[in-house]
Amino acid sequence: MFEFMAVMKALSDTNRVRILCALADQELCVCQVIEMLGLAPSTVSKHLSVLRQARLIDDRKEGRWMYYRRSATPTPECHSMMTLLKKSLSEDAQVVADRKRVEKIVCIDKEALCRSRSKKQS
Amino acid sequence: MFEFMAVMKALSDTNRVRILCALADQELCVCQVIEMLGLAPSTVSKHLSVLRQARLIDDRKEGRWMYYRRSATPTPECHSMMTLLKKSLSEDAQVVADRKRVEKIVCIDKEALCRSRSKKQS
DNA sequence: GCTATATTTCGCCATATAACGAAATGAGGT
DNA sequence: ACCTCATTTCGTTATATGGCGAAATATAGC
Repeated sequence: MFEFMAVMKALSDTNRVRILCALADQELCVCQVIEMLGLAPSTVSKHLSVLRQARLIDDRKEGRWMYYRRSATPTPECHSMMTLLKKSLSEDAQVVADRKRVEKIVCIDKEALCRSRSKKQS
Repeated sequence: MFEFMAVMKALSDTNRVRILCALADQELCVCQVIEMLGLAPSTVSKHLSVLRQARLIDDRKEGRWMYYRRSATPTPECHSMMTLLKKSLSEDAQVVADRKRVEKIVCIDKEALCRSRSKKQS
């Protein structure tokens, strides 16, 4: 029950569902997810941590960058949920908009992407 | 997205999942659900309302009693979730214990069941 | 119509959670 | 060793949620 509830709680937040839909298609860097959602880095990091603890996503470190993607070895629950997510939300307005946005984001150089955020804050 | 999130939020609470598992097998009266969970009537009523609004369950009024059961015309999301629930939790310790408890509860006369709760409060 | 009672609604309180900014962590480059 | 910077952790705050009891609602039986 505990593991099942962890998956359900992870999916009970809109931003986490948006992240999951984006990661269903491709691997993304934290800074790219931040850009997609328009939330603070600490907030996004927390969301990713919740998804990881529910075993919905995997992480991979490469230098200073942290990459996340859908779990390669999902539990049965996670696998079913990813299938349902795709079936239910692949045409959803928000998810489609996110997908378009991510298409542009992945074209931007990651260094430039992170730097632009530093500038915004100053 | 809104409807999908309603279903996920409905399933993000342990007590609601327990209710749903119980209603997967059979129709139950509110007082029987109250007895199964050991929570206040108002709390259980709220949980049932959340599940109903997510279209996971149907209600039916008969005299003073209100009956709830799994939705007969579920949305695709709800249908998938009920299937997953059954697959993931049918052997869960809590769900099995609840099932046993409900087996006894349904044998008790409903009038007596509700009256016993009134006594407890006095 | 009045009473009894099953359920819901309302108001309240305690806890959980999402958001942020600041500080800490960790890895590359100098 | 030091600096830079991507990410995480921590501390705080505002809001959301789950729980209860009391009051309101609705229905059966008198």
